[in-house]
Parts: sequence; C-alpha cells; structure tokens
Amino acid sequence: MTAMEKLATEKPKIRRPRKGVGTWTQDPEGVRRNILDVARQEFVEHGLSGARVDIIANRTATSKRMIYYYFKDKEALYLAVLEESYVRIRGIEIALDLEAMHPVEALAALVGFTFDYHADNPDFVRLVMVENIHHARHLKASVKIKELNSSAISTIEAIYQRGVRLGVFRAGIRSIDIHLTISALSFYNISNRASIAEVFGHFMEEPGERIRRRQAVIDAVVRFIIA
Amino acid sequence: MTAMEKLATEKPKIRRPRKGVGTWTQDPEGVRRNILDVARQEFVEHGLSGARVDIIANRTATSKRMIYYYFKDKEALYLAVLEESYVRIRGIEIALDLEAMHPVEALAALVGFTFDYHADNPDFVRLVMVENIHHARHLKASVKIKELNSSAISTIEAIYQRGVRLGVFRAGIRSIDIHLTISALSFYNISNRASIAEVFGHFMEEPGERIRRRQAVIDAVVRFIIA
DNA sequence: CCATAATTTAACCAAACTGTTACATTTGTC
DNA sequence: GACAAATGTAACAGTTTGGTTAAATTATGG
Repeated sequence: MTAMEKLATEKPKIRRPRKGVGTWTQDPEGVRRNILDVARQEFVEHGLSGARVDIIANRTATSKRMIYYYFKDKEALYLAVLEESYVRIRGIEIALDLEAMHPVEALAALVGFTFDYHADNPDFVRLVMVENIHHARHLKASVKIKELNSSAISTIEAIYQRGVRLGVFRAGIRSIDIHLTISALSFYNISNRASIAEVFGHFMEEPGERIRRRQAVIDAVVRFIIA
Repeated sequence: MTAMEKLATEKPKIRRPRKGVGTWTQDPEGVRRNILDVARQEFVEHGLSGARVDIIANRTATSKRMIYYYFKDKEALYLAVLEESYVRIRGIEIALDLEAMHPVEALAALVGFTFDYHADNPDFVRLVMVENIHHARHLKASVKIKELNSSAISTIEAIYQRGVRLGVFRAGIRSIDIHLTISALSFYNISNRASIAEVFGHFMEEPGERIRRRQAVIDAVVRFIIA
C-alpha cells in the first residue's frame, strides 16, 4: 500500500453537536484534542521522522490547515504530544496508600503498579523509546516537562527508609538503583516485545504470561532489597 | 545546519594501496565494508526513516552509485546492517568457562558479561531499539537471523539446573524469566540513558556510576535466583 | 589481450513531503 | 450587527529524498 492509498482511509467526524441547525460548530479545544490524539498514534507507530503530516491530517476530523494553525510545525506537534503524555503520567496519582502498608507490601504494590502502568500504556513506552532515539532532545528543550520533576524517587526512598528502620530491608542500597531496577523490568517487556517474540518465540502479550512475568518482576525487586 | 551543508563533510579515502601505479584499486569487499560501517552509524543515529542515503553516500569513501550497486535499496541496506550486527553478537563466544565455575559465580559472571556487552556496544542497543519501533519487521523477514537461534537460554538453563541440584538456587524459576531479567537490567541503562539523564539528572555513562550500577544488577539477579 | 566486474562522476527524475496561501464561510462575543 | 476567531477546501510552492542513467575508466582473471 502506497502513501497515497493510505490517505484514502476513513475520516471520522466527531463534532460537538448543536441544537439542530448549523453544519458545524466551533470547538477549538475539541479540534486540538482530536489532532493530538491522531498525531500521538502516528508518532507512536512510526516515530518522529517516520510520521507523515498528511497521514495525520487525513485521519483527523479536521484538515492539515488546522494542524499548522494550532501547532506551528511537525516538530512542535510532536513536542505537544510528548508533553501531553508526560503530563498525563504525572497526573496519575498512585491510589494505593503506600504509607499505610508494611514496607514489603508497599514495595510489592509499587512494583506491581509500575509494571501494570507500562503494560497498559504501550504508547507511552514507545514515545519514550522514540525520544531516546533522539537523545531526549525534546525532553531537554521542554520547559513544561522540566517543571514536573520526578517524585518517583522520593516515594521509593520513603518506603525504603521505613523498611530499613524496621530491619526488613538491607541497608546501603541507593534509591536510584531501586528505581532503575523497577523501571527496567517494567519497560523492557513492552519496549522489546517484538524482538523478544522474534528471537525467543516468547509472547509477552498473552494474559497468562503477563501475570507470571508480573510476579517474577515483583519477586526480583523484593528479593533485591529484602534483608 | 541544513542537509545540503551536512553533505559537505569530510570524505575519507581508504583505498587498499598498490605498488606505485594505479590511481585506485578494486576492492569490492572493502567498499562493501566501508558502506556498511558508515550506514550503521547513520541508522544507529537517526533510525531507519531518519537516516538519509545521501548522507551515508557522502560519508563513504565511495559514491551513492555503489550503495545501490551492492545493496538494492535503503531498506536492504538497513537489513544488511542489522544482520551483520546480529551475526557479530552471536560470534562473540563467551570466553568465560562458565561450566567450570560454581553456579553462583557462573551466574554473576554471565550477568557481568552481559551488562558489559551492552555498555560497550550502545550501537547494537540502539539498532535493537530501532528494530522494535518497527515491530521487528526486518528480524522477522531475515532468513539469516532466523538461523542463529538463541543459545542464551540454554546457557542459563545449564547454570540454573546445576545450581538447583546443588541446592544454592531455589527451584521453580523459568529460565526465560532469568534471561529477561538479565537483559532488561543490562539494556535499559543504555537504551534509556538520555531520558534517565534528563528526568533524574543521573548520568549512566560516568565510569564510577557504571561500576556501581553493574554491581547492583549482578546483586539483583543473583538474589532473584538464590535459595 | 579480451571479456567482465568494479568504479567514478555527475546529472537527472519522479515521488514524497513539509509548509503556505488564497478565499470563502461560519460562529462566538461584545 | 460588527468584528475577530475558527474552519473548510484545495491548490500550490519549494525542497528533500530515494533511486536511476549514461558514459567513461580501471582492474582482474583466464
């Protein structure tokens, strides 16, 4: 299928409906949203250089005209998608009341949550991959993302210190190492699932497999820290 | 800097010299090698869609003409680069005599080796990232890579079984989980170093940091498996 | 020494791609 | 109702890019 043929795909009209009359209604926020949603899919699927503005435009309820009207160019659109994804992940407050739990349970819960978040949001994982291919150039440039400084480390640090005081965790581990271990074990399954499947014939996306792997990851992290 | 300006970069002449006379000597293998080397750098740096054939051509000692002479198109060139990288990694036999070692030491040595391999070959890591962005489409298509079926799992399985028999490893762990744990912890530091540096201000490439992280990874894996 | 493979150089092409423009129309707001 | 913001349509411009061609030169193997 050539790029020209791809252009001829479906083109959903999702306009905020009005009482009867007008053919279309102004809805700047909705249009922006729609463009961002479609753009994210395209960037996630093909990366920054692989994504095509014309494809995005045609999958949108609006037109290329509006993409450049709201976002100045392709790169700025990509940055907007990236920022939105990072803002959203920050917005997800951990519902688990970790402080109320026993340190070992809290740690296990945190790892399980992180694992699930990655597994449920492969788009975010792929965006981070794309961004790393570009040496995090856009992360660096983004003032918006600079502001949301990671609280992940302090969450871990709190649990860890509590565990050390209670004597259930061994002392001397850096919280950055705990964080990297949790992240790596949650990220890799998703980011590299295609090559893992290819080389090992091992399919991470099967539900039973996901549960088993989840438990293995929790075990690995807990055993890494426990006294 | 525009693309046109980039084209005006240095252009090394690396011709196999002959006894005095001719201006240039035929060296098909050398030309192929040279193209592959330059292409790898470009694909590693910019991905498949981001890489530019003209840039590759100009960084080569030869010309665009020869790229299409030896490799039919951009995609085939990329596949050749990918295959070469995979063949090379397979070719690196583990010099460590793991069978002669105590299972715990053997495991630690294997993890250390894997960690070092990734840290020393960021190009390979980035190629795998690029390939995963493309859903391992080229890995799937490659007959050459299909042949080199992973022996990594069996190496791990051997050490693990030996450890279980000796009672130093706990039973019931799947070797795929051991492998995934080792790979994830070795891969992630390299693949995501740019975003890690950005979000945490934590720089994996500093030598002291690498040593510390290496030990943490070994600890994590050994503790995951040990009885 | 001849046929063939390996190279060089440089121009060329068509498709693809990002970004723009012109212009008409609709809507929300004051 | 006036005026600015929001949209739609559609063509177009300028450049980049992958890929090709032509024609000549040089080496290599038999």
